[in-house]
Amino acid sequence: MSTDQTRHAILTAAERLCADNSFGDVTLRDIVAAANVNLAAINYHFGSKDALLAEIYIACSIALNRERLAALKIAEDAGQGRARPDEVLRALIEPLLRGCLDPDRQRSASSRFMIRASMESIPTFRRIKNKEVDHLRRFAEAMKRALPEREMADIYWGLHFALAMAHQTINDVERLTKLSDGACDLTDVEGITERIVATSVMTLTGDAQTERATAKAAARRKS
Amino acid sequence: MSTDQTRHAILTAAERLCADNSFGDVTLRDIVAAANVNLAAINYHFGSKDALLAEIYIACSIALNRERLAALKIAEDAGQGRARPDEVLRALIEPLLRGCLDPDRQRSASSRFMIRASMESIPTFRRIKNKEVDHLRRFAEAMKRALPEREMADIYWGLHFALAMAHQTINDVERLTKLSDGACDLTDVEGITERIVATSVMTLTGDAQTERATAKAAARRKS
DNA sequence: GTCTATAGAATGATAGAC
DNA sequence: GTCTATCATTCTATAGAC
Repeated sequence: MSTDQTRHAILTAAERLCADNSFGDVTLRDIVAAANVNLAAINYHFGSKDALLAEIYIACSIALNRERLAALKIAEDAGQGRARPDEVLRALIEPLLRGCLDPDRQRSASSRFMIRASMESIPTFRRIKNKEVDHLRRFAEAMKRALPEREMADIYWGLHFALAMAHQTINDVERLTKLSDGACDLTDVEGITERIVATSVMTLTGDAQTERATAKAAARRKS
Repeated sequence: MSTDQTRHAILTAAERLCADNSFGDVTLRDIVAAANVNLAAINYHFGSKDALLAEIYIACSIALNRERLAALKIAEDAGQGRARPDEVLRALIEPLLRGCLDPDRQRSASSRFMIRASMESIPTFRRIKNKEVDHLRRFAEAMKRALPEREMADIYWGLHFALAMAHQTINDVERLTKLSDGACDLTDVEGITERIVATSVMTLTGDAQTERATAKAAARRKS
């Protein structure tokens, strides 16, 4: 088995195992068993368990960001540098939703690894996660170009809520399926995406409406 | 030190430690050090680490559910058994938001423990988590009474999204603060609650509107 | 009930032969 | 580069003195 084969086998096995279990629960012995390589190979090729996880995280992160930015670029090019709000949102949330929920899951392990990584707080990842903020900022800027009259804080909240809905839908697949007794179809990626996009667009564009609702709710609350 | 004192010290210390660290990272030695009790005391009083965590989880869960249902009851009583949609949502999401984000955090550890527990997937917790579905169902029923014309699937999605936004806002406090450079005030519990409630109410009540937006977005997408 | 002491198992990492 | 063998550590859990 060549060097690259061993490296690749380890990366693939670790990615898949960590997509389904918490990082702490996945041991080096689990990984080498799944990859069919020797225990010492991990430390030889990657140095440590954390370094291995970091390499996977970076690879998945780059792939996800590339996919998102490609979709954003298409939307911006189509609008002469000014994408529609719904297209900005779709570019942000659809890749992960498709990767995690699409039945013919091609990028499944990679996407679920990212979801898992967003929950675990490994010190090694903190530095990498700061890059994620820069990535999000590009979507905030695109949304600001789409909605120039909107304040940045509202745009940040809108993007954050869209991500939150996508993210938690992936995490709570089981609960939502059980709660709705199957009425909510968690395999309908297109439908879910449009539901989240529609909600987010309403919040982002319905300025007067939202503010009125917010104010009214606050007023009611005090009474 | 009396029995109850030791038990209570362990529960408090474990709750606080697990609110800030993943369950796997919190060791029995960490807990006894924080509680100032002996290592063997945990197994004597609780039987095992998992049993201790389960007891904390159940206690926190009961407290949270009680708080939510009390708010729901007030809203339903005020409306002769039919609460307003925004009040149903507020009863659902405000307790956790306040517990986790309010500066004068009284129930902070308990609330953050619940957030943490919702991410960790300990086998022992699966049985308990099924109870959570029953709890959510009561809010779905209350929302159905508030919006009888709405289909149950839409109601489930609406409650799920509201919870998702609240939940992820708590989890992503750091990222959102950094992204917005302080423009999003993560200590303003009332403002955050109203933002989430307004968004969820729009999605839940703007039936024709939402459907039009969803259809339009889908149509645009295909073109 | 509380303590000390330790059993028993699992982990990440490495040294050294091939 | 790959393997075996093993180190050093850490953990939960428990037995038994007090």
